[in-house]
Amino acid sequence: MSAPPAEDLVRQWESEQACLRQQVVEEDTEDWQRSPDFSGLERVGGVDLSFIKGDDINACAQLVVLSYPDLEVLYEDSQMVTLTAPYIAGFLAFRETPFLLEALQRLQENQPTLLPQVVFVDGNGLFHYREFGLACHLGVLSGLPCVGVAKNLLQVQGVYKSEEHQSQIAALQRGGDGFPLTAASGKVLGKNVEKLLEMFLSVCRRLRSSDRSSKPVYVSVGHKISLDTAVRLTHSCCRYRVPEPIRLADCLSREYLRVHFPAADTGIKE
DNA sequence: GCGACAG
DNA sequence: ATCTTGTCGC
Repeated sequence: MSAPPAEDLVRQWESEQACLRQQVVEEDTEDWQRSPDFSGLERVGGVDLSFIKGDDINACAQLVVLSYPDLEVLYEDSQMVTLTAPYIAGFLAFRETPFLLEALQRLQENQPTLLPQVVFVDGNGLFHYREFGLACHLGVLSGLPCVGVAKNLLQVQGVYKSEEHQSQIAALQRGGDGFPLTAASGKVLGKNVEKLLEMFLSVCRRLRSSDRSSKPVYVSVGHKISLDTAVRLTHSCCRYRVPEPIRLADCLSREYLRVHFPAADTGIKE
């Protein structure tokens, strides 16, 4: 029988990524992005999905919009969704994007004035095997500027957790410090490798107190924003390690699951 | 066979 | 993503 659906699926997804990849805008397109203090920027968004433990089908899709620069919640939307696509490394977007887009569309319909001017995405943007991670995918399909922030290093060709990489991390001192992650040239990347895949690793810091070290996060361009601006904006949205829009989206979606699906596993007695 | 594998 | 409380450190 038609045994491996995965193989055909992956091929189809790869070509879809290649197609959409051409639509990514890797530069600043908004006025506020050029401003030293981002004047003109009033709303930053964050999206995330949280799952019920032991269930990788049902999840809570979360969108949150915060004011800038105060980072206070202006809008939040939690919605239970049923995922159909499997998680395959390099194809996260096919699993999550549809539901994140739906959330943005609900906002567009109900309170268009609250649409975020930029969206932080939990995952990579151009820092991806084919330069088209979740943040690019959501950016292109929504048309909104997007920033990818990953908590773990994806080992894209040429970028590995080498000793040198580790020492570079150790050398980071203050919040906002970073260094570029440059991929080796290769067939997948083709041209302009040095420019296309120049990622920065940055450390976030606590808002006021002295900088405290922590695991770095990996920032990359999603859509309609330059890497420079993406890193600078990410840093300015950090109170903790992960930028507030993403952190709150994560907290709110988890809280939603706690409230609506109390102890779905443990047999809680009466 | 071994390691890697965003979320 | 999720499995997991307290604990050590600044």
